[in-house]
Amino acid sequence: MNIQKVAQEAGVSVATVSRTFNFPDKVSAATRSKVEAAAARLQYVPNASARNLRTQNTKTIGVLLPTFANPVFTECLQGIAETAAERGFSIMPFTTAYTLEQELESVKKLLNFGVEGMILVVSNPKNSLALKLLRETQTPYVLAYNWDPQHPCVSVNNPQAFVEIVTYLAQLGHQRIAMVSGQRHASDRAQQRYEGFVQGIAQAQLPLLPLIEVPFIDNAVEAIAQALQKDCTATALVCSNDILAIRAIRAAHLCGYQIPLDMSVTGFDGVRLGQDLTPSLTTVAQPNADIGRHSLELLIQHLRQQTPLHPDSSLLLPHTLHPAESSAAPSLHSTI
Amino acid sequence: MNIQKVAQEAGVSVATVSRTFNFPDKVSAATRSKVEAAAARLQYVPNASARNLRTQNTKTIGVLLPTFANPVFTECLQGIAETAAERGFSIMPFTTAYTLEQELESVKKLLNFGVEGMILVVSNPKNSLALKLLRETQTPYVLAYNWDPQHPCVSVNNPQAFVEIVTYLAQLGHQRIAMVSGQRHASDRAQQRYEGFVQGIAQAQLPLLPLIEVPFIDNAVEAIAQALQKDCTATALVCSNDILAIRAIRAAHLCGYQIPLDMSVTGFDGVRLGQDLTPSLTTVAQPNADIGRHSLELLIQHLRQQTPLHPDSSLLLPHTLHPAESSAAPSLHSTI
DNA sequence: TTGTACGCGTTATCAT
DNA sequence: ATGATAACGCGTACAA
Repeated sequence: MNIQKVAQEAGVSVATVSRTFNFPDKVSAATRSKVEAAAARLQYVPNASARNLRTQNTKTIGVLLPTFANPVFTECLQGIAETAAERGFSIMPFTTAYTLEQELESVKKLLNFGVEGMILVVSNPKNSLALKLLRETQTPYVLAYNWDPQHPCVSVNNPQAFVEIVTYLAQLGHQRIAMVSGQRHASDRAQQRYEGFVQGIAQAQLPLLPLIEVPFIDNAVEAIAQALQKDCTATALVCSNDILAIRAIRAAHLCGYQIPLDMSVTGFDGVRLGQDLTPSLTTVAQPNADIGRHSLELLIQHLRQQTPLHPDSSLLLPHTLHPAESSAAPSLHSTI
Repeated sequence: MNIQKVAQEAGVSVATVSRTFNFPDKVSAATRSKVEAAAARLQYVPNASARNLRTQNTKTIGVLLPTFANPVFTECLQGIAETAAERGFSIMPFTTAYTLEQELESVKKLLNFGVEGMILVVSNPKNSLALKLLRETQTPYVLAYNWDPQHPCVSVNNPQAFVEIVTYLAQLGHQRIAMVSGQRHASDRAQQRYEGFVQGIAQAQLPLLPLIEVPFIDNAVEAIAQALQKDCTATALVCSNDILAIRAIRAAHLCGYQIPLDMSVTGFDGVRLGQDLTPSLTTVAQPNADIGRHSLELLIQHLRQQTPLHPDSSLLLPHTLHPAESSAAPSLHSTI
């Protein structure tokens, strides 16, 4: 079924059929209804490939995420998807499992597909071959969650947020605060958050405890439990994201700690689920859906203007510290 | 940048360039390397729209999910995405927020894009306008999680699984078991699960307590807490999915129940996170990623054969009851 | 092994 | 307001 057949059925030219769909007011009401009737009768569906070929744009945005397994990214994706629907765009998502090869591979696929732009969360903007390729091919893109002066980004102030968490715990009376993180070299966020942690500890004039670095997030519970059993004097665990915090809570529980009585635990991301856990999760909430929305808005805006996207269009969105049940003042016997 | 320019640069014809990419062995090694060099020099990326138009296939599969907010669906999506990558397909996902209009709207978009087939999770196969449209347009599709004799489906045996849960609780000694569900009319799964629950209760010769039906899953905690405070004599809550179970646990906690001492709670879906909660979640695990994988495999297989997909190719995948900490024998004072 | 030429379905320019 | 027609970039007979 194509535009030709519809034209024939309606007794008009293909040009008229095309106009009926793209510029309905450029066609008389009479012929318009004739064409619409014919199209409906034949169940005509315009062919996007042909249109894309002709117009040289696909109305499609590529999306590159580390994984769908962390709600942070799917909440963000939801924001992107909603905005895309509103603006008449389609999205084409790929996951990279945090590997550089898959980042590059997926970007190539997206490029050859002909996406007009891309939103991506990369491991590290500094060494990303994918970003290099995007630069070379002049493809418009926006980084989400990443933060780097060389690229247009939409994120929150990670170091600042971590200073706030540490300050909050210090004010509760915690003196020995340890951080739990995924592998720092795997992501710029992890690094920035650790920097914020160190700065917060310094400001509060507390001792810097050794970092508990978890190799694989899937066995985080075992890894954290081992660290706690070894020689843990901390009364609070600051985790670099919510999923890790949930696992830290379980690890602490398995080690006999009561949360938050014997051990406070905080997360980062503000995934929806954290509010409904017991204990509910103290965290720094990022506006995940909004990060997605703004990333796409930024991209579309510059797509319209045909101007390249500058790093100085980067957006820093507000974060919010959400104290909840997983943190409290340290109990007496643990502070003496 | 197009195939013409590459041909010119390499000093060959466009046909040779095309062959170099599509049938490398149909071209002499010498010219092949010439072409590859030229393509690399010019950063040539083949135009997918043109290829799609010419070959009449897009190597793209549409995916229709209720939401990205429930890990069940993103775990499934991950399975689809991995399989798609292996098989050289791209995916184009849409969410429907459980509404019929968005189902139809998204299917139309996917159709006009020219996807070769679709994987979808619909609210109810019986009244889905989207499925009607797919039938009419002869588009190959597979339903995931849905189960209906009229359509090709990949799912688990929901009623059977619920019988197993009830049996398990009954054997633990529970006599008063209530079910917590989302709105049953919103999804066929919810209905099938309730049926299984009723059957299980009958088999165990227990009283059928009134269903706790939650209007909106986002305020599930409040809704369940109200129901519990009203007149709850149950010692176990069987929830129709894991997210609901997590919220039921919180609701019960807020009402002063200890889990599982005063109240057992079970979920359904087997989302990864449930294992790391405290208490860990008793649930029936569905092979979510496999449901995605098999759906796509089934689709691709029939795409190859050009044969229409029959309901009798439907796949019933195995589920597994996972007893964990959120359920236990009822305490003495609650059974007397 | 390589090249020529046509057509996929659409939009856009130019006439009428 | 409407129609004829030339591209868009590619794959593939068919010819050489």
